[in-house]
Amino acid sequence: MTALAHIEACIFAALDTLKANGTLPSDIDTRNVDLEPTRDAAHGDLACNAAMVLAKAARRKPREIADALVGLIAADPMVVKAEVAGPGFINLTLAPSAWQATVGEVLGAGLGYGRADLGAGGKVNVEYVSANPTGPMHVGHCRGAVFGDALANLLAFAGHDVTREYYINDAGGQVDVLARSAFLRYREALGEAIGDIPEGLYPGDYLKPVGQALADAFGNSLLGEDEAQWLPKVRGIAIDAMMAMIRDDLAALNVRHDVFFSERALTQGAKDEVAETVGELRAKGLVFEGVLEKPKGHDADDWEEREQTLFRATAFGDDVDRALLKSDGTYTYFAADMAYHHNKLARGFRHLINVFGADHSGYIKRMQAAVAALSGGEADLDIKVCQLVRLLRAGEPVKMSKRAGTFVTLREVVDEVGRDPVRFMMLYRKNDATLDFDLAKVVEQSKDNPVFYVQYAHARVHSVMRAARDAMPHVDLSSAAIRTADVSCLTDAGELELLKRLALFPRLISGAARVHEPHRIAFYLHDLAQLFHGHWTRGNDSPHLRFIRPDEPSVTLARLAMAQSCAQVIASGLAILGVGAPEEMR
RNA sequence: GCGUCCGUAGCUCAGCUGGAUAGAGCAUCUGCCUUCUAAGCAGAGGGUCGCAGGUUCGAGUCCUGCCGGACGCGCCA
Repeated sequence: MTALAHIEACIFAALDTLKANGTLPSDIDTRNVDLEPTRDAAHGDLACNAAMVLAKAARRKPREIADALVGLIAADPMVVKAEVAGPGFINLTLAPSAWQATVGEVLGAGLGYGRADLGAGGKVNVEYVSANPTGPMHVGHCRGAVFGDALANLLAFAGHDVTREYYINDAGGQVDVLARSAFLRYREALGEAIGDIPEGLYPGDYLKPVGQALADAFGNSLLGEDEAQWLPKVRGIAIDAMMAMIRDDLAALNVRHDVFFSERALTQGAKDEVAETVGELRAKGLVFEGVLEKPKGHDADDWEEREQTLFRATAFGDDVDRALLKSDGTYTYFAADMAYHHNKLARGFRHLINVFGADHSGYIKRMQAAVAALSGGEADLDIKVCQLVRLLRAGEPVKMSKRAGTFVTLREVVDEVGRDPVRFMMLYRKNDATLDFDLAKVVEQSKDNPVFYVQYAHARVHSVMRAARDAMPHVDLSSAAIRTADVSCLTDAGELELLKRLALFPRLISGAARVHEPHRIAFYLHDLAQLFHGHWTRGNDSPHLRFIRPDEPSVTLARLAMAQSCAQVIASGLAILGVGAPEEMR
């Protein structure tokens, strides 16, 4: 148990005592009681807000409650100082041994240090990327892909049973356009001069290999067929090719999924799941025939009022009711997406997370309405919106036009700057803030670039390990020896600061996982690396602070244990972000 | 017109489900390599947390209204 967890338990035990002796009402709500690290060292190591939070309900002054709590908490051997400060904070200072024990916690648990059991193994479904299978992924997809992947890693680390999904939009008009575009490339592959790609078709060269593959597979036999005959064949092959390309791109980013779920399969499987879902909602009285108002805000010349089949989304917080059928009688995209989420629920998921791009933020309410309706309020859907990425090169925006085929692909960016910098930079920002991504700076490998800063801290630990083995060949520096080192000599302020930060890692994990914010890991790692570099350099002026003390093997061992603890926490944090932890940076 | 998100140092951004004197990086300035990797460190300057109210022991954080920016709003996907 970490020092933090111990003190927290101690506080709640004290609260129970106060409830038992009548100082506090026995039914008082203690959910807002929090123990947090102090920002100012003058306030000790940890501060607790219990007295202020409980004062009102207990009808007592904060300081009265605080004094009573302090009396009980101060008895704990781990606490060397407990005092009431300010409006009623309880400031605690812990014995160095409490922080030193962190080393044993970290090295003892190995890469499991910081794991939580938030979900009690409960199932969580995280859907991310879900890019249309009509072309290569562009940089816009990159952020959502990395974010979703890291979030899934984080939730798994925090004790959830995570399924990572990609929804393939392979049923709409766009994949028919893809098929027609590929068919043109097929004719080209057979020697026909196709000229410019007509407006409305996908112009990119990436379809040329598909055209060639079609020519190889079918010869010229498709040329004599009607579109109705060749389109399904071409479409299937083209979608498969696009998905293969997308999977390759994702693999280059180290992004993976457990399930690739086909929209088309919803209606073409053994049963029509879309019809089933709509039927179920109809049975609940949530489907009706109605007329929608003309939407505002832009030209809707071709708008005609007509009665259509609607889902009563407004009953679940959406702004308007949503259409389920198009005028041609086929289902809308939304109807299929409802069926997809119905399918997720049927597979037992009660916690759903979708990662959207900013351009889909208008879709949030209706999806949450859908899940609420389909699950009868039993399931929750959190939607994380990733804001746009502005791609720059040396401060200048990179011009992109999908129409002209000049958009920058995800693959180009990964190839240019590398996987780790891309991933780290995408996560070194809150998901709902826009992000400037400068290709020139990210490759610079300078202090402009936090990923190298963090990786460097990790590499330095391994460097010092190598140097220690050279400097002290006769001392047992095995991992077993380090793990069991006597760390009571780690009393320097810089050392204690590092140990405290390491002790906060489990708290960070559970906090980040609870609010679905992987970027917190990135910032924590940067902070930890900062403390580490600072302590390292202090050894320049003060040789007695160096990790390697040839005259003092036991001190060396303790410091190496601390360094290893830092490296290990950095490695597990980076693993959650999907970023490598190199042992040297050369 | 409506909805969502954003507005914090010159720039890019953190601020941990409301906590104490608002932080980091970059940029600027001053120092530190005969040394475990200087891809590093120490220090300085830099703020009306968009504006105005409200909620309470306490607001950058929550509520309301404005201002400014981004995105979205039809049977597209």
